[in-house]
Amino acid sequence: MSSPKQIPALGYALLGLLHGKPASGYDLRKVFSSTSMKSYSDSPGAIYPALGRLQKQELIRGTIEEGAGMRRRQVFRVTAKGLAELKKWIARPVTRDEIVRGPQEFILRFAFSEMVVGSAAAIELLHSLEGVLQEYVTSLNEELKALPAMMPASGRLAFECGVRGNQSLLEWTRNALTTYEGKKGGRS
Amino acid sequence: MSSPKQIPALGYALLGLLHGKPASGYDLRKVFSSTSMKSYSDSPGAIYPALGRLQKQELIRGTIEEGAGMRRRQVFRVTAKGLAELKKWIARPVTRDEIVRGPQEFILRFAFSEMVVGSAAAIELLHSLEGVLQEYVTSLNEELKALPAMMPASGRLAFECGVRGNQSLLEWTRNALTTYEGKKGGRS
DNA sequence: CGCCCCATGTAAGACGTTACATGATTGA
DNA sequence: TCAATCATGTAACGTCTTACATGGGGCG
Repeated sequence: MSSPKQIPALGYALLGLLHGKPASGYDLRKVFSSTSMKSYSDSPGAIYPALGRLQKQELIRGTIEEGAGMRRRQVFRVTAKGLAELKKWIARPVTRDEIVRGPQEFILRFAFSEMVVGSAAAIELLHSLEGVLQEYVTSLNEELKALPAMMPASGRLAFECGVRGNQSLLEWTRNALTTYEGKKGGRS
Repeated sequence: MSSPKQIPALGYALLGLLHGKPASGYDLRKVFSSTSMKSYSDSPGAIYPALGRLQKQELIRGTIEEGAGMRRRQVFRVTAKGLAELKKWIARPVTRDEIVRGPQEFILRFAFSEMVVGSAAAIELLHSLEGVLQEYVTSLNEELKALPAMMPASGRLAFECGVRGNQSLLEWTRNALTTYEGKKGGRS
């Protein structure tokens, strides 16, 4: 029914995984609990309602599989509408706010990007991130210099930790770009 | 009244800031919106209820200041009970789960550590983090090697991003330790 | 036969977001 | 006097967490 709502990160994670391979709620839970996507919840109280919402918005469709000697399970697939939504989310330019909140959502977008929007768009995403990070790191460094000298060492170090983390992310971005641009190709 | 509940990160952030300096809800909002603690919410709908909860748990106490030519404002102070709770939170050892979820909460703990529990305990905190990170980075590297070769490049790069981020955090930790241990001192 | 894993869900409660509401004071 | 800022809150809504509930199937 109603589609133009904003979807939480978990919803996009599910959408992206289902785009890779149709799966049941239980399968998806296992992905979250067993692989390194542990920052997302693997609890049934999060997954099943989220799948229900996506289905109500017609972004995925579930079909119940039931055979002799098989347990009943519902397998979800991404619809055309869902794929469009996923593409929109992945390809949108990186904003500063997105990075300030933490890189997790960006990482998720990028992880899916090649499969969903192709490597050209993935490279664009990286360029977008690079631009945002350059400015952000610069302004963080300025803030750092402006920090009061009387501040406790742990406060200053904590701030530095944030700066370094973003610097390291920027290096990763550039490294990823050279990796990628070395071997062009893939689909658009 | 009821104290042995678990406090969300925002609550500890408020507790830590108030320990540094008594302040009103509005002051605290400004800290979140103007400084680099932007990962925490600066919305009144988050701050004021959070302050209310802390006060109900007797971790802070608010006194209304009202003078001629002054706006009415309520200034909060950390109580003895609140300080104890803050210390407990800061000094507790780092767990792997805490790091998997992201370093933000640890950074917050560490930022306050020197002022609240002294530099000796701050150093202990860093050692605790170092241990956890060593193991975690090692296991991430093993996972990385075990990743299927047919994986799309963006997926592998996304994973590498996580590894690098934690490696960079580990370097920061060691750097912070040498910085700290160079100039001992501070209280307890 | 009993236990554990598969597989799905629901219910209660806590928390944050967004938006709205109120009123006093400062400055143009 | 009108707008912006100070300062405090409330209400509705959505989402996540934790815990509970249910049943079939494989295995010892």
